[in-house]
Amino acid sequence: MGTTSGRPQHNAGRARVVLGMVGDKWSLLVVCHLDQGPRRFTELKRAVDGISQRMLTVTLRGLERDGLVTRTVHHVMPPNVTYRLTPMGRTLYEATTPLLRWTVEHLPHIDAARAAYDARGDTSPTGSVPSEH
Amino acid sequence: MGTTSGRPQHNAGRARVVLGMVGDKWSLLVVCHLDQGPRRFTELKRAVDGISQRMLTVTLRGLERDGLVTRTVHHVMPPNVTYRLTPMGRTLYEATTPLLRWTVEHLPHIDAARAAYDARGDTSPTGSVPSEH
DNA sequence: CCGTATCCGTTTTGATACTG
DNA sequence: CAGTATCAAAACGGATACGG
Repeated sequence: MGTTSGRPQHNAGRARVVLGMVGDKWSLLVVCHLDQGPRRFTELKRAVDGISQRMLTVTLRGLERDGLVTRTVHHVMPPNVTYRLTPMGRTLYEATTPLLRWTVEHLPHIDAARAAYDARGDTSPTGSVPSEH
Repeated sequence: MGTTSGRPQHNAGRARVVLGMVGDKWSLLVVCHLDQGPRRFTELKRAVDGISQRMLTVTLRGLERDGLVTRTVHHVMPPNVTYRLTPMGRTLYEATTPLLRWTVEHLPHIDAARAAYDARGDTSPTGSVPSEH
C-alpha cells in the first residue's frame, strides 16, 4: 500500500536528521543562494530578504559545522569573508530539487485546499458515517 | 556555477512554502507513517514515538488543511477516526525520497564534519589567508 | 477513543549596541 | 565588512484536565 520503499521507522529517523539540518527557517534559503556561486556575508544578508545579521551568522555556522559550506577569510581591511557550498552541500541541494519542483506544481492545489478548509470552518458536525452497521 | 536550474529567488520562495508545510517537528514523520496505509489516531500516537496527543492533533489538522491528509469519522461508540494520505500527500512524500536517500548516504560524512568542527573549536585565530597580496 | 482548552517552560528569533 | 553580546519578544511544544 505504501508507495515508498523501506520501513517507516527508518525513514522517520532519516526525516529527523534532514529536518535537523535544513528544517529550520533559514538554512535551505541560504543554501539556495549559495548554489548560485560563492557569496560574501553582506551579499547573502541582502539576498536572503528578511534575515537578521545574527540569524545569518548562526545559520552559516551550522551549515559550516555540518560540512555543507566553507568559510574563507581574507585578512584585509576591511575584512572579506566568502562562503561557498562544498560538494556535499551541492548534492544536498540537488536532493531537494524534487521537493522544490513539487511545490511549484502543487501550490495552486494547496492554496485551494486551504481556502476550502477555512471556508467550511463552521459548526457542521463531522465528516462521514461510512459502513457502520 | 550553480548546479540547479532557476533563479534563487524563485527557489527560495518554494523553499519557504515547503518548509511551512512539512518543515516542522512532526509533519513529515506523520506523513511517513501514513504512507504505509490508513491509520487511526491512536495507532499514529503509538507509531510516531514521542509525539504528544496535542501535537498529533495539531499536526494532523495542518496536513488536512493543506489537502495532504483526509480524516474520516465513524460515529460509533467509542469513536473511530481514520487518517489517510491523499494522492497529493503521496506525491509529496515521494518528492522527499531523494532527500531521505541523501541523508542515509551522507550521514557518516556529516557526523565526521561535526566532530572535526567541534574538535578544532579552539582559540586558533582564523580559517585561512589565501591569495591576499 | 478522540479530541479541545489551558497553562507554562523551553527554544527560537529579532533588535540593538558594540568590536576588530 | 563581518561579526559578537545581550536582552526581550514570540513561537513552539509538552503536561494536564476535561468533554463528546
